Amino acid sequence: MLKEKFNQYSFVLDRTARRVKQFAQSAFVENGIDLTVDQWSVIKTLYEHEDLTHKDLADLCGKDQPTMTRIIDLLIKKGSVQRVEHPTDRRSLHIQLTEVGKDQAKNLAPLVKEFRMQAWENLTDEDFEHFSRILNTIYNNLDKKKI
Amino acid sequence: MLKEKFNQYSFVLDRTARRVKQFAQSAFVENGIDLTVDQWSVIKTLYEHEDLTHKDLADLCGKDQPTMTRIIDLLIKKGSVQRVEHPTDRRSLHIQLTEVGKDQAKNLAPLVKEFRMQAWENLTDEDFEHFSRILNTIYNNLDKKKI
DNA sequence: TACTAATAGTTGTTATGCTAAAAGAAAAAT
DNA sequence: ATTTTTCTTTTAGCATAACAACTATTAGTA
Repeated sequence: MLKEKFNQYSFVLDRTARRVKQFAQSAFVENGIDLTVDQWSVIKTLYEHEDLTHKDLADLCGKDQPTMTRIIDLLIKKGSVQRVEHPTDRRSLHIQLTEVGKDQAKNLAPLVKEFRMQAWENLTDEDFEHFSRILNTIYNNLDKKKI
Repeated sequence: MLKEKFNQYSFVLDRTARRVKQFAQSAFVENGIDLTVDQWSVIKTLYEHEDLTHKDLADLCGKDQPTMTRIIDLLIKKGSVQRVEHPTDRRSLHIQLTEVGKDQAKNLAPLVKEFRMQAWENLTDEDFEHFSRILNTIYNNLDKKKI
């Protein structure tokens, strides 16, 4: 493989990831949605799973725990979620959607799905397969355990 | 296209970009390199181009101007770069590598290239073409001007 | 020439990412 | 049963990302 050619991949990856996020955030603002993209992903995840702890949530959302703590703090301020005692483990907390949060999840999901799709214009199902395969291979190649 | 299937792409994109950066940062630390990945990309870009302004640098590195200002502030503290007056435009500043910065650029480039390549194990040249094409298409699909 | 608009850079604010380290609690080991 | 280790969450500190507002300067235009 030619090292020169491949050396720039992180630039492409980085700027695309940032634009995807930025685009979604703009769409949120335009639609009057008072959430960040990351806050939304937490609400969505909570809507799809029951009784998650901070740690579960962090794993499912691909965030680290300190970040998750802060996102949840913000979501509590906005009234979308609440912390509840874990029934058997006093170290843990369950995070639950409030009624507000459930409404958000229900109402916003189709909208978000809609503008997310704009990224895939001019691309095929096959491209999506390549995309997923290649990015996941990179992700696994750089697994921390292997360092 | 099935919306459900595509809805998760930003998750995959995001976590891969973060891991790539994290991996590089770990390698920097392990090799005793006192730079962040983003600081390194500025040094590298300055080494490859002469007489860049803040704005030029920001564009080439794919960062916005406030972020670039802050990265340069840090690099000045570390002694790698310096700000110089623009010959004809008093609004602008040229950023130059110091001797320290040039040494860093020269010495670190091969090392960085080396561990960057670890991402591409089990992937082919063709995969790299797919990767670049798909990510750049997404990037352009979400162009701000089109919103 | 004088006025207005555009540009380059900086600063402030909020959110996130990462690391390290703390406190409290549970699990494992002796 | 006590000690040690591990786990869950939080806090703190630094760097980056996005956006808005501001200053100084230049360019465009009447």
